[in-house]
Order: sequence, then C-alpha cells, then structure tokens
Amino acid sequence: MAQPKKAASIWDVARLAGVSHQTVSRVVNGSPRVAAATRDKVLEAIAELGYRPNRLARSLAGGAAESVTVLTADTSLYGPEAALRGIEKAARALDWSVQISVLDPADTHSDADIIARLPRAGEPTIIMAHDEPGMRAKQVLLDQQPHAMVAIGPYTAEELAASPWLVGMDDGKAAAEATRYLLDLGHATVHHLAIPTSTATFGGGKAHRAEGWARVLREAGREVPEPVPSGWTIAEAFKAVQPLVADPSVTAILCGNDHLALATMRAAHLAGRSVPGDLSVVGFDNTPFSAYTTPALTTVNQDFESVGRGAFELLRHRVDGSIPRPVPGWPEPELIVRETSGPPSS
Amino acid sequence: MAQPKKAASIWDVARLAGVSHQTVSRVVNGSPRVAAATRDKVLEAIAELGYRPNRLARSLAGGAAESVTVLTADTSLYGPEAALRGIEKAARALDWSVQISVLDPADTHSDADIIARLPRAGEPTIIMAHDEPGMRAKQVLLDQQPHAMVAIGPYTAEELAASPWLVGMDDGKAAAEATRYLLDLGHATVHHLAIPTSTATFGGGKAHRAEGWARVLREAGREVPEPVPSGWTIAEAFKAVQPLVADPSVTAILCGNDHLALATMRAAHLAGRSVPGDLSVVGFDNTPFSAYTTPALTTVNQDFESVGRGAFELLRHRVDGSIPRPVPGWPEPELIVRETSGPPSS
DNA sequence: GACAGATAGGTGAACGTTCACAGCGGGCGG
DNA sequence: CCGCCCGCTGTGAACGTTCACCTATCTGTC
Repeated sequence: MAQPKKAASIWDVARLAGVSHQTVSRVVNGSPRVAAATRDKVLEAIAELGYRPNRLARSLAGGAAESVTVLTADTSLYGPEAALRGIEKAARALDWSVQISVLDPADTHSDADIIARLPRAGEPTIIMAHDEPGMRAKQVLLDQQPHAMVAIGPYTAEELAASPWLVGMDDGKAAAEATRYLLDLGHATVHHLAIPTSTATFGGGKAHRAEGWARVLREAGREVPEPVPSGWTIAEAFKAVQPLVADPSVTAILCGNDHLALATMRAAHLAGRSVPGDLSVVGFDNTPFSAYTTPALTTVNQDFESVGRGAFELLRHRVDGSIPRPVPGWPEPELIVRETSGPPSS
Repeated sequence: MAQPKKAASIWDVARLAGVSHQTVSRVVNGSPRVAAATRDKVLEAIAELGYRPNRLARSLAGGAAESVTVLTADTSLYGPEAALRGIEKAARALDWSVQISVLDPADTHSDADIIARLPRAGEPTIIMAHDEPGMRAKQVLLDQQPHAMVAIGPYTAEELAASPWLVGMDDGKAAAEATRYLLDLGHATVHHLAIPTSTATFGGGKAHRAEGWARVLREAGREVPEPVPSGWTIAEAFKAVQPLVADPSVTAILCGNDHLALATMRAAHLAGRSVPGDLSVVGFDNTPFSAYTTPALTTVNQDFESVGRGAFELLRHRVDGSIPRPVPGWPEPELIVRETSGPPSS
C-alpha cells in the first residue's frame, strides 16, 4: 500500500468520476446542489484515489482558512501551554490546523516581523502574551485584521464586554480573593512575589494579579509592601524570594504562579521556616503538580484549557462573520485551600 | 499606518519597479543573476509596498517548504513540550513555520488520517510519540515520504546509527545507570513505577526506561519485581503507587518521570514513610521543578530541547538532500543525585 | 567582423483550489 | 405550446508563487 506517488488532485478525481473539477469541489464542500447519483460517483472516485484536499491551495484560492496561528509567550509556562492545548484540541475537532510562533521578549519585533509570522494576510490569529511583544502584536493585528484575531489575557469583565476580541479571566479578582483569604486568616499583611508581566504593567491593568492583591490590602487599610519581582524560572524565583523568607515579619506570601510558590516553599524550608506554621504560601494557576507537593499547595485554580478553547470558538465566529455568539463560559478562578496556608503563628 | 488593504503581491512590486514578476522573485530569493541597479529598484519597491512573500503560494508552487509539522503526544508532558520548544526555536531562527498536531491515543488513526494532518503531501514532519498512534504515524510517513520525516524517541546508539531518520537519547542506558546507583547504595532491589509507553513496549525496545532498569537487576542477579504501570497524570501515578509505598520491603523506587516521582513522594509521606530515610525515590527528566521539591528530587537529566533542535536540523538536511551531516550532539542523559536517594535504613 | 558564450531579463505554464458566472435541460404556469 | 425559473453542472479566471524555457544584449575571441 501507500504509493509514494504524487497525491491526487481534484482534477484526477474529476476525470475518474467523469465530472468537472467544480463538481468535485462541490461534493467535497458539501454543497446541496449536487444530484445524489453524481455525488456517489464522486465519492467513489475520492475513495479510490485516496484524495485529500490540499490545505494550501484551498487557502490560496480564498476559501475558508481552516487554520489558526497562535502567537504565544514561552510555552514552558503552564498558562500558555494549557491554553495552547485547549486551542489545539478545539481546532483538531474541526480539522483546522494550528501554527505556533513564540514571541521572544529578547527580540525586537517590528510590525512587519509580526505580520511575517502569519502564513498569509488575514490569517486567523490568537495572541497569548501580555508582555511587551504580545501587546505590540495585539496592536498590529488590531489595526490590520481585527476580524481575524483574538487575544487571551487577564481582563476584567468590563474589558471583556467592551472588546469582542478579548478572552480571559480576571486574575485581579482571583488575586484579591486569595489576599482577602489570607487577611481573614489573621495575617497583618500579605507579601507578593510577582511574575514579570504583573509588575511590568503594575498599576495599569485592573485584572493583573499584583493589582488585585494591592487593591485588597489598600481597602483593608493594611500596609502594601513593595511587590518582589521575579523572573519566570523557578531558579530566579528562588533567588528573588530570599529576602522575603529571611524576614520573620513576613507571614504570608502570595505568589504569581505555582512555580514561584514552589521556589518559595523550598527557600522557606532552607531558611528554617515551616510552612504553613511560620509562613503561609499561596500559589496561582493550580498547576497539576500543586496538589502533590508536601505540604500540598494552596492555590487559585485557572482553567486555561477552557479559555483556549473559548478563544478558538470566538475566533471562528469572528472570522466567518456569524453573530458574535457568546463565548462558551468556563469556570471562574477559584481559590483552592490545601495545606500551605494557615493562621500566623504568633 | 497599516492599511487594512490587501497585501501586496509580487506583481504589484513588479509593476512599481518596472520589471517582470520573475525578476522580483529572483531578487527575493537572492538569485545572483540580477543586475545591481535592477535589484535596488526592486528592493525599493518592496520596501515601499511593504511586500512580504506569501508562504502558502510559495509552497503551492513547489518552492522550498520552510515549514515543519510536528506530530506529538500530549504537550502537557514535559518531554514533548521541551522538544517542541527546541524545534520551534530552531525553526524560528530560520524563519520556518511550525504546525502542531496532537496524536490522541484515544482516536484510531487510519493512514489517511495521518496524512491528512499534513498541510500538503511531502510536508516535512517530526514525530514525537512512541505510543501506538506515534508508531503508526512513523510507519506511514516512512512509507510515503522517508526523506521528509524524522522521529524522536528513546533509541540506542545502534538504532540511531542504523536509521538516519531517528533522533533521541538512550533512556534504557540512563535508567540502567540510575538503577545501578540505587543498587550500589545497598538496596536489595529497585521497584519501578512505569510510564505508559515504557510498559506498552516493555521487553521490546532496548532503549526504554523499564528495559534498562530490568536489565541491570537481572545482571546483578537481583529479583526483578513486576513494574507498576501508571498513567501519565500525577493523580493516576498517586493511585498506582499506593501498594508500593505501603510495602515496607520496598526501599527504592525508580519512577518513569518526575511527575510520577512527585506522586510517589507524596504517597510515601502520607503513608508515613520518610524519603530518603525509609524510601529512596529517583525520577526521570530533570523537570524544572525537580530541583525545588522538598526533599529535592534525585533524577536523570534529559536535554529534550537540544534533541528537538537536533531533530529539526536533521530534517532540514534530509529534505534538501544535503549530505546527512552528523546531527549536532547533545548532553547524554546523566544522573543528578539530590536529596531523595540514600542507603536503605535497615 | 562574425560567432560562441555568458549575462540579464522576460514569458507562459503549473501548483490545487475556490469563486463568479454561464449553460442546459425539465417542469410548470399561462 | 411558449417562456420562465430552478436544479444541476460546466467553464474560465483568479489566488501568489516558482519552474522551465526562451530572448535579447553584451563580451571577447579568432
């Protein structure tokens, strides 16, 4: 089996079935205006030749795109990885193809560079990055092809409602909830080990983690300690969090994600501070491993995979111009209390 | 800026520069047979129109592919994720585009299905999956387009040398090393919590983790306990490992990857067995978090990102028919001893 | 001073599909 | 019995490239 010969084209099928190439096209695309007998002949020829439509040609000719390009931050981060997974799943179910292109914060991306990432003009695109290159990409695409782009990120309900090309969850609200929880436990204040995107736009977006944390502290009339900026890697977090765990007055740390939380736990352990006895640690994202650390991590669940799926659905509707059907919902971020949080010891 | 108009084509550039479309093509592709003056005119026109070649059209017309399709297992696994990252990085550096398509073990994939994943016949492809669908995909592509495919997986040095389309590291050897280490520590035997791909082909591939583990045990004349099969998720591993941690005669467990190891540590902790006092745990992959668990995980480092990069390089050379240059090497798997392993207590 | 060979550039077809439109019958209303 | 519309099908041109091949013009050689 499996002849290494050239793949059959629509013309080969047409010849074999004794019809025109256009009729084959109609059958393939499920047009209703084809007689049943003809359809069968064509279908038979398709089966015999093992014909498969060529995606490239289809797109070139201006047909349906059936392809998404995902512009993303580093996929070693759990959020982007999970969202990508959701997108891929949803796309695969509809037989769309998925391109990925990582926006490296180290590169400077000109507008043209970003457009060059797309296989063709108007290529449906999902942006998953709220750092500088991500924001720039968003702007470029918004200018050039607003109908064929969707951005995933931390947005408030109002932002989501105002911009039909935005998809995401309100990180700020979730961070607020977690902070309030720690305050209610009796902690005088809560410190924050922040992910890069959170500090970069700190004070800007209402939906960012650091912002939600700070808001609750202010509202409660507590001291708002300077957030401690960390890089994305665990190693960087481990280094950045040292002063925090060394300070006995620090009794609660809200971490920008579960990796940072793990680094914090490790650092606390080495500094001789017990968790949650001396120090409460709360993570973010409910990364799969977080339920299995010892002690198990208290964290905020985020269903990134569903968000990815939702982004894909929205994009699809925007592209084909159908009524912007409400994006299928997903679970709100939710605090999951496990073992790393408790009342302060003193 | 940024007119939402249709993108400029090669013809628009040709018209503006006062040359033929072919000359533009030559300039774009860096053909030497263009007069300097003409080239400048064309370049100027390109700049003015913001022209970017259309990838789709280029591929359709039979030009260089500049595109890879990655057929992969679930990207939530560290190995595939890291390798994909390596591929994407290498591809981006050369301005190639990357498609991803996940092979779901739940689906039955017919040969035609697999071919249908490719945007076009002959599309350069990398396969990263050693489960059933992955093996099938490998076979299909080997039949149809051996010159445009590369497979990543656990292979021995001999397999690698024999099949120029294979790339990978010898997991079996690494597992053997880890097992020998535990034996040398004084453990009577070593138990194995196995990843799905390892048990599925258990006894088959010499390069599989379970195989390397069993080999060392046999060579040392030790009892070879039945390997305990686990699913990929931490939750599944946690469940699967229960009998092992409950058994006081079990003093050392080699885990198929770091996630399984984390589950094992957690289970051991809940069962009241201390690590490494009562039980030594060794993981696999050196997943980023593994250095920051408490106690820090002893594991086997695997540089998947480099392997991914190597696979891309190899593919590129195979596609353009250049001498199969030796794939740039990468670090051999290496045991990293941290805190979860030690001599048996009794 | 004619001719081979190189050098620069152009022409038309091909890639595999969709889109816009034209044609051709047959049924049905007048 | 004529004409009209509708259901089905075919024709030709696009889409944006590259490829194979052809045509000028210039250079140098004998």
